[in-house]
Amino acid sequence: MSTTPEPAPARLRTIPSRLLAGASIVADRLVNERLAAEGARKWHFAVLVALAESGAASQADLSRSTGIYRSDMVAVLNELANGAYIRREPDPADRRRNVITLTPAGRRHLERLDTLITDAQRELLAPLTPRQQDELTHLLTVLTEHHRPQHPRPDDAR
Amino acid sequence: MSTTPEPAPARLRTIPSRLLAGASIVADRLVNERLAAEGARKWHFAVLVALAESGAASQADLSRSTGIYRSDMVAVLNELANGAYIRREPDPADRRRNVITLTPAGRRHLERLDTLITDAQRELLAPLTPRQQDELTHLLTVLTEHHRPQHPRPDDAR
DNA sequence: CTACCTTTGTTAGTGGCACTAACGTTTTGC
DNA sequence: GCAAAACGTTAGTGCCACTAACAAAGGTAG
Repeated sequence: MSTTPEPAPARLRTIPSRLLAGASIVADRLVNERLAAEGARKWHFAVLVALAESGAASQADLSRSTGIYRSDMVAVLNELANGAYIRREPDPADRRRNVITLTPAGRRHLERLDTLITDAQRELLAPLTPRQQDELTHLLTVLTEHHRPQHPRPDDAR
Repeated sequence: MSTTPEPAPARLRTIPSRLLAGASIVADRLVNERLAAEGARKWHFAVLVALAESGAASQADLSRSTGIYRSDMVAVLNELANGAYIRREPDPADRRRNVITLTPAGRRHLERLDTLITDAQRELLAPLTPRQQDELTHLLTVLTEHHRPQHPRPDDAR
């Protein structure tokens, strides 16, 4: 008796939620492996992209556009500020808010991360044809758009 | 100035690894919502399925067939044993191992969980046509099969 | 038979992420 | 002017992926 490979039961292998979880783990691993070289995490990238694309924003704005919770945003911005990739200063026009600004160093950092992220996506999708890659992206978009919280709650949402 | 909806940057919305993460979160939420009614977690279901499909097995076997780490399996089996869904007894033929056996109560529990899981999959895939559902499953299968650890390491793997 | 390597179950611990709750402060809507 | 909402922040929970190490047992080679 050799070591039986002990394959996954067929019933388990075909469950969509399990397949999604598995694929997501693989994807995160590929992304994180690369980002580790820059000491970054995926949220860093998301915040930098949001800032580059829409300009200066409040923390709550960034929270909504990246999907990170307001409460978790604090730490992410602390880390980005430690690297001098962003500036965080009170908004004179609305003293509840901070204005988050991308610095030149932040823009360069974003370019590095962007390359790494793009590489990771390429490796992730390597087993699929370009046609299939587009199809997968499309299906996932439809899926997530459909299951989106429609009525944002008053305060502590997202 | 009303509350700007603050949409996600286009650059972020199209990144496959982000789409996968988002879809996986949605899927897990749908599954967990339902399993909560039975006080169960998704790992419970996976272990019960493996036992039902392949019969009694050691913890290491179950670990390999479900994808749960050996170290995490301990707690899962404790929980299942608390509900009397499984029996865990030393293997007389190999005194390192425990033989895990599905009880009649466990089989009934599995049937209940199976219904819940199936319902969750249905709701998850609702926005897709049957054709698209198959396509998504296929693409995810190709993806995860391709990115699978090929050479299982000696001891502390998986 | 003995020395070595592997497997097994287990404990402990880490780190990331999703998510909730509560707070003091400030702004907005009626 | 007052109540409701938004903002930044702190604290904490729970799940999960993953690592490290250990003792006990089994397999293998010489």
